Amino acid sequence: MDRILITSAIPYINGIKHLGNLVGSQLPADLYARYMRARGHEVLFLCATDEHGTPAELAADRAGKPVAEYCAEMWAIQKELADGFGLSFDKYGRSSSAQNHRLTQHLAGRLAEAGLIEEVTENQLYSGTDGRFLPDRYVEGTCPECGYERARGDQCENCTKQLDPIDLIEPRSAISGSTDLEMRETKHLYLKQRNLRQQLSDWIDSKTDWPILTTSIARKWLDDGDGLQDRGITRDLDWGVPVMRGDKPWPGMEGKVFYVWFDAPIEYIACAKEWTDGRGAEDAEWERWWRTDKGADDVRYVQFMGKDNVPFHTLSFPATIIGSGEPWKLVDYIKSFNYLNYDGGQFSTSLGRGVFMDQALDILPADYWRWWLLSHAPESSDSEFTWDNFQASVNKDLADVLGNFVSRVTKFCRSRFGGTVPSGGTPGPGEEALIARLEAGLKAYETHMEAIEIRKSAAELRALWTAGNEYLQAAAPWTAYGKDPDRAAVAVRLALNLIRIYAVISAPFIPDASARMLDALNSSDTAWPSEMGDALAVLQPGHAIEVPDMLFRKITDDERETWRAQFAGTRD
RNA sequence: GGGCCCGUAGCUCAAUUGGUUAGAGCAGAGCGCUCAUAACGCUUUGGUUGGGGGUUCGAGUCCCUCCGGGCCUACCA
Repeated sequence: MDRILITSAIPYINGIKHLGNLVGSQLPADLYARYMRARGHEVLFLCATDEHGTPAELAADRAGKPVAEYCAEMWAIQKELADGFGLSFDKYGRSSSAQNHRLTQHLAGRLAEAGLIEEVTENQLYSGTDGRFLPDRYVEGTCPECGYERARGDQCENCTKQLDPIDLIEPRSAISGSTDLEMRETKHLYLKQRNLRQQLSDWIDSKTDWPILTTSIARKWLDDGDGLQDRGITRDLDWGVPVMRGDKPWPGMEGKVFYVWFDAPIEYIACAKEWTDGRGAEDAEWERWWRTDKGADDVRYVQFMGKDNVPFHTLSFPATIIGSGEPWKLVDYIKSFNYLNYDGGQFSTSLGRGVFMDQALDILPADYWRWWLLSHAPESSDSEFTWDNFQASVNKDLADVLGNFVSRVTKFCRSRFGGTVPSGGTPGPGEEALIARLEAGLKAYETHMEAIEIRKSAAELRALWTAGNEYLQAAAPWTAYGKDPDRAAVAVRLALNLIRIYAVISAPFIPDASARMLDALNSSDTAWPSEMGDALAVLQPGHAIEVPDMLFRKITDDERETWRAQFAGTRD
């Protein structure tokens, strides 16, 4: 049995996440976690909300609430939606937790002791009306190059020219529109990543099995221009982890907080402590996952994230870990994703474009979404959600191939064998061929799942479902029933057992439907079908089964058109 | 501007890292079956691999160039 630590990129707190966010980290992470648990491995699967930073403060302002209250409410909403999608986190933590505060401050202190922190005084634009320093993106004005009036302080979206906020003509706050901006001096801490460049570079080079998307982004940051740059790790904000040097004050840094990207990945660790603290368990229990001096040596740590997160996970966070000089677990494998687009454009949280997690669950159960999203995961390039494709895939794969198989087998069993697993007969060449087919397919499925090749896994799983229909067609128990009841009995007995196997191997993708399949079979046996012959004999003759309610219904053309129209604009 | 990724059948994607005649699923066409959610099975039509040039015995794969899409470019997260 292996031990596998899995983290999903932690979703930002400022609103409900859309399906693109979901498929970019949390959902594939859940698939992997469920699969590894099903294979008997010990899994710790962690996620949390990422709560700090300017956008959280602004979102709270808009909601007219104190930021702490806003975040607490949004955490509860995101937690409920995660549960709704069946995301099987062992702990859904918060980056604002006391555990993360302490650990972030501790690691900053360690980095300072190691000489890896530098204090830098710099000038930054301050808005009197807003009462805050403005990040470059929050300054708007007229582009000096092209005259575009809504250019941002970091870049003009019209002519793509990179800008400095002071270049803008008539700069104003993007938050309030105020123009009382002034340059103010402010002091910040920088993490001296340059000092760790060679170590990080060697470490990345050693990861030859990582997706090219992951390593190419890391290499770009390591090698571009003057190479890896030092990074500011503090901000002038109210909401965040107060800058402290361990448990001591940090002179000159009063009133400042750590940069959200400094504390957010640390929450992966702190979340594990939240996990044990919440149950009154010993620290040793979480430390055996995270401390290589306390049992984490044999842990395989896998992270899931969208491509925009890669630099922070390949460089900044490892720099924090390595620089601390403490024996924290480093990531072993990073699975990164491209973006899912929505019907010809991008999903957008700020514009409210696309389908959001709450809306998705309002119109269909989680399994429909899980199946489509995972079987179309944007692994090799950006992919696109369209209602036509969604309807076609769900109807064909889930309703026709899998759902109908369960239906035809259980109903036939009910009408001809009184709803019990029939006895009699012995397997013949047809059954032997099926077993060989299933063994080969299952092996391919396992290989793909272990390599986290998600679309290939889904395709192989679907092929295994199809094999059941092929077998049934060839065995034709409805024909055999009249002249050779034993032949029919063999086929139905096998097909019923096949449903149990489908339930077990499909559970990582469609956990709710899998549970309903097992319910219908009156079975709680979730043993992985490592020996196919044995697995096809789990349900013994005489065992009573039921016909389940329709496993997956079809999406009608009317529904498709209704939803297409309903989600064509932006949410309020 | 720079860097990276992508472009394969009407649609969604493969192609053992340069090796036979580029494969699946969906959609389309035909046949079969009647247990089943108008479902299932079998057969089958679709390709100048974005354009052009080059290297090679051999290129979807490597190089150059052009076109198109996307991401990043360090103070959004």
